[in-house]
Amino acid sequence: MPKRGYHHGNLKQALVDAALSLIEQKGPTGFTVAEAAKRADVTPAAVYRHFEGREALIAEAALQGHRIFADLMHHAYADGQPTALAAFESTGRAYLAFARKFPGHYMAMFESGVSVQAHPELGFAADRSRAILEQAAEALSQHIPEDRRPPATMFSSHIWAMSHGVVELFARGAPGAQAPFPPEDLLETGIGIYLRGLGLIEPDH
Amino acid sequence: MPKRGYHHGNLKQALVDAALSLIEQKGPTGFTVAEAAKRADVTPAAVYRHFEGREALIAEAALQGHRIFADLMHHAYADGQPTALAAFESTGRAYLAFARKFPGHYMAMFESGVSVQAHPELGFAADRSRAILEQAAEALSQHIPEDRRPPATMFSSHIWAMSHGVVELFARGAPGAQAPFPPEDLLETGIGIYLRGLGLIEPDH
DNA sequence: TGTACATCAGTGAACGCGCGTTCACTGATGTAC
DNA sequence: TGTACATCAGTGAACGCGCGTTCACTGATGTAC
Repeated sequence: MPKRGYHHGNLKQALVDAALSLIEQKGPTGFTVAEAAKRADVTPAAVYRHFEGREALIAEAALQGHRIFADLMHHAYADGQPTALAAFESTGRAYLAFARKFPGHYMAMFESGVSVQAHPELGFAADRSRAILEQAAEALSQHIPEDRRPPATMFSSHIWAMSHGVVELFARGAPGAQAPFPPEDLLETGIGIYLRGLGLIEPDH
Repeated sequence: MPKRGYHHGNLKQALVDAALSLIEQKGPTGFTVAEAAKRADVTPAAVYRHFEGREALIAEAALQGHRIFADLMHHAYADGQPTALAAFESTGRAYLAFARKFPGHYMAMFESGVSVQAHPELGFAADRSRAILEQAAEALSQHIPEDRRPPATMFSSHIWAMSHGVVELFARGAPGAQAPFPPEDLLETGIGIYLRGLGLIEPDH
C-alpha cells in the first residue's frame, strides 16, 4: 500500500481509478459518485474537493484514456519502423489491444456519453491519437501511385471505423453478435484485405 | 388523429413510440417510464398493464428496430438482383441508411444497454438481419476462386464492422470524430476498396 | 332490446430508494517567526 | 526547536429530486341471457 501523504494523499487519482473499475464492472451507466467515493474510502462530499461534479470525474477518466491510447498508438507506430506497412498495421492492432487492456478507459471514452462539446480537452486528446493514425496512413499512401491514391484521412478513417466496429460488435457483449472468429483475427484479416484493395499488399500474398 | 378504440386504443404501441422519440432526443439513458407515459397522455402506472417494467419497454422498442432493420436488409438484398455484387453493396448501405432513418430504433438496439441474455427474442431478431448479410456474402464469395476464398461469415463480419464503425464514429456525435467525409461516401469507398482486395472488383475500375 | 354482471385498461396517490450536491464543521498538515 | 496561526482536505448530516414500481380503486367496455 502506497503511503498516504497529506490526508488521503492522492484522492483525485484514487477516485478516477475507482470510477474506471466501476465503469468496467457495471457498464458506463453503472457509475455513481457515492460508490466511487466509497471505494476510495471517503465521503461522497470529498469528491467535490477535486471535481466539479460527476461529469467532470468521468471526463477526467476519459481524458486519461485518450492519453494512454495516444501513447500506445505512438509506440505502435514506432516512427514508421520497420516499414510503413508494418507500422500502419501495428496502429490498427493497437486499437483493439487498447480496448482489451483498458476496458474501463475505453468505455469512459466511447460509451459513457461524455460530450466533447462540454469538454474540449477530450477533443484535443483524441486528436493526438487520430493524428498518429493519419500520419501512418500518409506515409503508407506514398507507396500508391499518385493518380489513384485516396486521401490519407479517408483511408485512416476506414481503418478507424473497421477497428471500432470489430471492437464494439465482436470484442464486447453487443446484441446479436457473438464473435464467429477471434476479434484479433477478424481485424487482422479485414485490414489485410483492405490494404490489398489499395494495392499495398501483393494479391494472394 | 387515429380513433381511440377501447380506452386508449393502442397504448402499447403509443408507449413504444414515445420511448423511441425520447431515446432519439435525449440519448439512450434519457428515457424514463414517467416521461414516456406522459407523452402518451397516461399515468405512469398504466405502463405496467403492458410491460413488465422499464427494461421490457426498451426491449420491445429494440425488437421492433431489429424487425425493421431485417426487412430493410431483405429489401436491399433483393434476392441477389441485379448482381451478387450490387446486392451485397446494397445491404452494406442499408446499415447506414437504417441508422439515419430510425435513430431511435438504432440507439435502442445498439446503445441502450439492453442485454440479449435477458431478452432472447432480441438475439433471434438480430440473427435474421445478420443471416441476410451472410447470405449475400455467401453468394458473392462464389465468384472468388475456391482456394483463396475466405469464409463468408468472415467477410460479412468485416462489412458489418466497417458499417457499424462508420455509423458510430462519423454519423453520430461520437467523441473526437468529426466526419472528414460524408459517412455515406466513407462507407461506399471503404467497401469498394475492401471488395477490390477480395478480387471482386477490377483493380482501378 | 334491456338488464345484470364480468372484465380489465387506466387512475391517483403513495412508497422507498439512491442519486448528486450543499453546507457548516473539524482537524491534520504546512508555514512564519 | 517550539509556538501560533493559516490553510484546506475530508466529514457528517441533510437537502430536494425524480425515479421505477405498488396498490386498491373506478369506470368504460364487452358479454350472457
